[in-house]
Amino acid sequence: MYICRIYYKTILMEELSSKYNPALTEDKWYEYWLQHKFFHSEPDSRPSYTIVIPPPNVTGILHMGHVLNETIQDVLIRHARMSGFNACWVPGTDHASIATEAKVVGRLAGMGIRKRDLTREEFLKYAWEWKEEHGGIILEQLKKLGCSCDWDRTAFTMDSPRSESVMRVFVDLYDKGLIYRGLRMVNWDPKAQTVLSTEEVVYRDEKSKLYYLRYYVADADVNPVVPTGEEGEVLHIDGQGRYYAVVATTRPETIMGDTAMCINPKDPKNQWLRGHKVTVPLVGRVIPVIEDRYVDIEFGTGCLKVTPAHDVNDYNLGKIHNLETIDIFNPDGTLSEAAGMYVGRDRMDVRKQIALDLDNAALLEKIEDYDNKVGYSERNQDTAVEPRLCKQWFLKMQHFADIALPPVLEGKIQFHPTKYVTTYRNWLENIQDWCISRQLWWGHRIPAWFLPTAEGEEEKFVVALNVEEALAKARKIKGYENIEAEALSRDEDALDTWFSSWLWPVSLFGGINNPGNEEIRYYYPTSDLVTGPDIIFFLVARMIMGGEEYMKDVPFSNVYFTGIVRDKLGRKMSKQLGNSPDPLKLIAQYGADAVRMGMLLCSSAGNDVLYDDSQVEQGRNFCGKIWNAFRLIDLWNVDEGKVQDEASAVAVKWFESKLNETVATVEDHFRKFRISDALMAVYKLFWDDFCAWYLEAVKPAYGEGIDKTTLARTKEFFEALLKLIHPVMPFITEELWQKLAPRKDGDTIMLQSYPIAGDSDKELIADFEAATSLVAAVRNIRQQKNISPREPLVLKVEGSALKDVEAVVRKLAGISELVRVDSVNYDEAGSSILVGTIKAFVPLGNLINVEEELKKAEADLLYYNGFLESVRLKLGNEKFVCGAPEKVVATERKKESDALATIAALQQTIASLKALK
RNA sequence: GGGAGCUUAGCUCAGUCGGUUCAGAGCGUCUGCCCUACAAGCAGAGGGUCGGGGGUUCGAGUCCCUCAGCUCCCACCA
Repeated sequence: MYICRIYYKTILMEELSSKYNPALTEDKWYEYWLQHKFFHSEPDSRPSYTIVIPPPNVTGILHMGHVLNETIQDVLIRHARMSGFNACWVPGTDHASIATEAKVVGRLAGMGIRKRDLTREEFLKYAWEWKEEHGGIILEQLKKLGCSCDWDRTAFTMDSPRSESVMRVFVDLYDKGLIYRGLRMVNWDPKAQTVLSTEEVVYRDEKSKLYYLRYYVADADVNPVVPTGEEGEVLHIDGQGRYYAVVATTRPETIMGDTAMCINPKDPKNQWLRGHKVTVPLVGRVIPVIEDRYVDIEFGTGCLKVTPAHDVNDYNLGKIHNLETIDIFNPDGTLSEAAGMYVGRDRMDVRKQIALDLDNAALLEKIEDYDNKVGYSERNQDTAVEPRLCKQWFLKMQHFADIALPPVLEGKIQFHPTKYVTTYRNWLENIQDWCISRQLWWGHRIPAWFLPTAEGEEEKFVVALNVEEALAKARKIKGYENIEAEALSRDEDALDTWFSSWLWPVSLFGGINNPGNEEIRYYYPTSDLVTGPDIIFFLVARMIMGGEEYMKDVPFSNVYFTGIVRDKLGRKMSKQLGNSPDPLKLIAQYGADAVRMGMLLCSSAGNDVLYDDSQVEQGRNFCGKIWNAFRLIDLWNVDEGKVQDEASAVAVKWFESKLNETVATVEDHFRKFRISDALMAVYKLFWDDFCAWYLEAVKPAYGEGIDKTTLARTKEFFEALLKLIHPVMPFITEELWQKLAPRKDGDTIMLQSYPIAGDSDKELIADFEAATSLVAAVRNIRQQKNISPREPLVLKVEGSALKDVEAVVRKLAGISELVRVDSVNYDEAGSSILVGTIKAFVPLGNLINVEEELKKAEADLLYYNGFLESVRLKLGNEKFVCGAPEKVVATERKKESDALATIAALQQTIASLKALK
């Protein structure tokens, strides 16, 4: 029988490699989980715990930022699933209109096809082809990471339920008067040739030039220039006695659109220009000098050229002063016919050219270096955004700000970390209307149909779910009673991508198309949203708006903001720098568990993550540790006749307490979304407490078996540890859980219940900790004195200290004889140990170096004397004794008495050491 | 220009209500070990005037003021 067992074990040992190989387990278990539909959720009697994925771009690929976000979501989901919740993590992708359309346009360009040569239908065919080819790659990558998404629910922001939701919402908001069409100064992306919302424009500091241009006074013959002679007056006269104004501009290429020059009425420098007209340089157009307090007297020369078509401020000035608006740009950023000059050339080229031409015409005073901010499309960082006046669709935002602010301020939605509440509030309190139309084809086409109108007549349109409804609505309009469908023309524009993702938590469960259905009632509101702070306005705020508007309730209770993943030098990860590792390669190299742990180790909520491979290595090492711990336990044979020894009994009692204590800590961390702290607590529990102390304490001597009780308890502990680790490292924990005991098909660790904290014996934990310090002290003596760990030592311990855990000390410190003494006998040669208030002594005979021991003891004495002094200073202070809580005073008194005892012992040691000299 | 945040060990960071021997953790470093679970490991050790200054308090890493440095967000000064 015994031989059989050994034989059996040998076979097993061969199967159980000495190193953990993630490649052999990960795909296997993921497949198993999928087969058994463990990720799938249906409404039932359990409470729901729901996360909707912030949908990544459909054609995107996994980067380190995703790894961080998705790992956190999976940890939360797996933890909830094991904690009795019906966990549902809904995956999906975003159609990302601008980004995807740009990619499709790029691909077509490679094929020699221009978008403008295609019809909308033709273009969309290509776009869908692209989506089918590249779409969803990222979802497959999430599977490699181990994400337990409910794949049966995979959605796409442009699939038909989501599209229908968007259409319904658009019509509804229009009917409520919240969507309007208006002529506004908007941000135009000349490359993508679409407008952008204010949020989609990112400003970059740029070194640019400030051009000082001459605007000659045009009406001097009929309206002579009269210097005022005021102090501070600045006149410009050229060699021929002609007066001119100097205008500073960063954009000389816009002078063709100038329709006025503006000065501050209070500016003494430019008083003489009042009431005059000036000539736009090169262009020759005569424009009035207007006055407005808007102009900064200190900037440049105090003269501002006003180009109402191409600058927001100028546009506003134009409105106030009734100025003409000359749009000199084509949609692609080239100069239009209206410019009259440089027609067809790119605005940036014209800027360079016009500077030369102005200089040649002696109209350029000077050029200065100037730092300013230039807006770029968030999606396209190489083409500057152009302010442009055009007619677009807008969503009135004040109403949404009003409904979205209270839940966050009142704490119905909690932000982690809380600092983002301020950011959120600030944005909502200064909200601007949301420009929701985009001049793109890839996206939800705006459900508005224009009616034929006479030349010059104001546009007429109807908003409806489909053309039939549109026709019905149109026919109700006076004069259009007999209109046919063919006469209606649908708006060409699409909606902003975020106009679909803001509905995501509602639309995923049919809350828009089928309000009040079973799923939306069960899953909504969802639990947590995990995302980066960069999309707090784009996504988080708007989801709250959408939820409040359509469900009259918050979309989620918690928002966990992750930081940005940077390299270890603190730089953002970017393709240009090449500092972004490919997550899939990392997974192949280290295993998904290691990558997940590596990401979590360094990520406290809201802080940027400085990623370094060493963290993933640490994750891999942890896998190795878990693996080997299992190998050890697996190796042990039960010795049926053996009775549990004292060291094992104590260790079992202690670890049980320690486990319970840590489980409570972990639960607390989870409640506070301190995921990396939870992980670290489990990591230390496993590595330090379980492996370094517990396993060593119960480990049978070489060649011996283990008693039945201890092995059973050890396996229990190991299983509890696997469960604790599982949310973070799903694969290795499943692998070992399956090996730990016989399992049936369909068994899985991911559906076991997460450990719940039981009672823990605080006193025992404290004693055990003291014992480990004592053991360390003995080991330290061994190292210093070069005594082998196998050479038995005698340990004298004063009083009955650590009696409960004595057996452990004996075993782990290699103590052959542990003697209890009333008072340590310092007459013999040895090394004294002081652990807290515990005094111990290791007799060493001639191994001892008296001089060294003396030095050590004297240093200790010095420290304790100083310590005693500071404690007594406190206790001597009447205000402290009266003012501080009793508990604090009591600890100080205990410190005093402990210090006194310690000092006495040290003095005794020193005396006896001196006697030995 | 407005707002938020950060500064604690070589690195990355915890430090909750102002009070335990509270100055911590992980990684790295140093020293000694291949001892049949694990060298991707074991054992042990060293390391900090808590950014500077001031204040409140019996007591400050923690609260207040101030200075310095860094980061991020928002904003229409050409």
